[in-house]
Amino acid sequence: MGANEYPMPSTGDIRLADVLHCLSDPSRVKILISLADGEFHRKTVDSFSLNVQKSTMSHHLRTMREAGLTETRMTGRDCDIRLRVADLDARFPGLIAALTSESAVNDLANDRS
Amino acid sequence: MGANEYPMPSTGDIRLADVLHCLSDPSRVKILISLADGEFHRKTVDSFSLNVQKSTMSHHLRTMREAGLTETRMTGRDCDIRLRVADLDARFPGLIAALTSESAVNDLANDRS
DNA sequence: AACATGGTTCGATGAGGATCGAACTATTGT
DNA sequence: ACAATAGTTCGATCCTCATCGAACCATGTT
Repeated sequence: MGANEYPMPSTGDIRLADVLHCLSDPSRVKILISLADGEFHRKTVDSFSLNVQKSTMSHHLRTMREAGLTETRMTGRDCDIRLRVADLDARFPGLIAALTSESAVNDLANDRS
Repeated sequence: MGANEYPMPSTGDIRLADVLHCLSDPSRVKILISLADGEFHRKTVDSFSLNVQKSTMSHHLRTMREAGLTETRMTGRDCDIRLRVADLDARFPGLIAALTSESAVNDLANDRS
């Protein structure tokens, strides 16, 4: 087995276009906000209360990882996921802070969708 | 003639989802960065060096205006456009600053597309 | 070994949207 | 009045992508 089955771009290779494209889907913004603390979270189908099938959830998390937003760590049968807060702040200072600020969270909460 | 032919949402009605969806297109991010100074800029087909037809340009600018990113002012046959820096910063503090920061501009410049 | 479980991958489907050219509107200039 | 110019709107086309279900894979459990 390889060292890490879940490849992600190095900090310097994170592209703004990829990040913004990734966040054009509201589901992924929700996930981002749920992971705002930068800690590892258990990844389940019903994590982040998205009401989607597990294949869709897998797709979203893969998209986020490949854009450089998250890191995925496999622990046996499960896996944990984490927002790359420090890397992202180094690459695009202030961006994640703004996207996970109170205003952003409130706005997302008021969404009818 | 009406007061303003170019409606835009009021500050409080700017939605994060709309802003992020709007910026999922790299062309619009380029426009955003070109307007970072918050001043009015003359809007032409070849403003912002995008290499698109005028109908496409019109589409992008309409999308940005409707998302609350820009304000359009008509002056006779031409029109001028401006980034709503203050409104956006009031609504989502730090977001525009991060998106128009040096890191963001450099990243966009390195884009091969 | 057999089974259950957590996730990924694949193929199909459907919706959204970027792009263009052409037609249209309105303003300026002659 | 006529022509030129700046932008918008419309319809068509094409491509991307979110979503799902089914098949698959790997790990854990009995």
